[in-house]
Amino acid sequence: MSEPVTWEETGRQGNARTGMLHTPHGTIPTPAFMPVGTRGTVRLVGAEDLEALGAHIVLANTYHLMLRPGSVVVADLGELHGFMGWSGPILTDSGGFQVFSLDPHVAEDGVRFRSSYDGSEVHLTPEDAVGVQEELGSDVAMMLDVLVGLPSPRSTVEAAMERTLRWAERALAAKRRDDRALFGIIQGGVDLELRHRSASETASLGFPGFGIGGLAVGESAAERNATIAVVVDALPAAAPRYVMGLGDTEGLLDAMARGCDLFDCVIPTRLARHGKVLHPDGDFSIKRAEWTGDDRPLDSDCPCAACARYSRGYLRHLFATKELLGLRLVSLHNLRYTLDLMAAARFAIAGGTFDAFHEERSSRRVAGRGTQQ
RNA sequence: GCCGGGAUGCCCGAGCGGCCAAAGGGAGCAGACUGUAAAUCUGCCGGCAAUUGCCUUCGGAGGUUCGAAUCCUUCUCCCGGCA
Repeated sequence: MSEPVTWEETGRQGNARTGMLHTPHGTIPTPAFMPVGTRGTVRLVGAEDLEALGAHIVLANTYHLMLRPGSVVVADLGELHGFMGWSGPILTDSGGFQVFSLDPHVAEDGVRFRSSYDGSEVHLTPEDAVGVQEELGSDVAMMLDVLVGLPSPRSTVEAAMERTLRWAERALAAKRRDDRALFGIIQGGVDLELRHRSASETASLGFPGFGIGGLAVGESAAERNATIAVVVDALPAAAPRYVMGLGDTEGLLDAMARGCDLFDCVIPTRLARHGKVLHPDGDFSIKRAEWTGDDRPLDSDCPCAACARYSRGYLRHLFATKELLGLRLVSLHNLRYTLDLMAAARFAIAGGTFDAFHEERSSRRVAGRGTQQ
C-alpha cells in the first residue's frame, strides 16, 4: 500500500528546500503556510476568499469539530471538504493544542476536558483523535500529543515527550483509513537531547510526515532555531516537516532556512481582528491615531482586496466604529502577506537566493521598526 | 409664581464631613497576541514633578469646620408637579 500523502523535493539551497506535497485533494508547493480554520472556517474568510488569496491548504481542529457540530454531521455533509466548501487539502490538528490551552486533566489513557461549549465532560484518547479525524476526512491527521508551555522543568518536558511517544504508537495502531495520512509529532521543549530522542524514535515508527510541536510557546528565537535544527537532523529527508503553530515573519524565515516545509498559525487572522497589520517594513496597528487622514493603502505593493481599494484612514475608521468589514479586510491582508511571503520564499529557494532573501526581509523589518511606513 | 428633584473629571455616572485627584462604564491613547474558550486581554487616561511630592478640580459666590464634592446661605441653569 502506498502512502496517501507524500512529499518530494524539487529544489534546495543549503538546508532550505522546496517540494511538492501530494495529497488526496491535490498537490501543493512547499514551504506552505496553512491558514487556521479551527471550527471549519478561517474566521471572516470564506473558502472562495482562500482560493483568491492563493492558499493551498487549510487547517481545522478535531476537538472543536467533534463537539460542534460533531464528526458524524461533518461526515454526512461530505466530510470536511464538502462541509466547509473547500476542495483543496485539509490538515486537522488532533486537539493536542487544547491539551495545552484548555488545561484539562491528562492521564496515560487520554485527556479529560470540560467542554468549552456546554461544560460537559469530554474524553479524548489517542485512538479517538485518529478515529474522529478519519471521520472528518482530513487529508492529514495529526496524532494526539502532549504539549507543555515553556519554560517548564525538564522532568515535565520529558514526561510529556515520552507520553507523546507512547501515544504515537497507539495512534498508528488505531489508524483505519488507508486513503488518509497520519503525521507524528515531536516534543521535548527546547532540550536538545530530548528533542533528538523524540525525533529519532518518532521517525522510527514510520510516519509519512512529522509535526514539530511545542514551539512558539514562550521560548526565545535562538532556542527555537537550535531545537528545529536538531529535530530536522534526526528526521528522514523525504518526509515533510511541519512546525506547528509558528507564523510570525522571522519565525517562518528561520524555520524555512532550517528545512521546514509546513506551517500554521493564528497570527495573521487573530492579529488582524485586533487591528495589527503585517507589513514588510514592520507590523503596525491600524488603530493608531496617525492614520486618521491617511489616504495610502496598508501596503502599496500588496495586491490584496484591502490594499486594492481602501485607505488606512478608512480602515482605521472601520476599527474605530467596530465595523466588521475592518476585521475582514485586515484578515484578508494579513493572510495575503503571509501567503505571499511563502511564495517569495519558494521562489528564492528555487532560484538559489534564499539566504539573501532571508537577510533582506529580516533587515527590512528591523530597519522599518519605529518608522512610519 | 409655589412645591419637590438635580448640577461631579471629554461623556455617562457613584460618592453625601477626613482613608477623594475622586468608584464604575464609555470615549481617547498605547501595548500584547504564534497547532484560536481570543472582534480578546493589559496599561495610561487633571497639570507639573516623576520611589511616598506639589498645584488646580466636583455649576457661581460667600459661609460653618482643624478639615467640605459632601453641611449652611444665596445666585444661575436644568427636570418633574401645582398654579
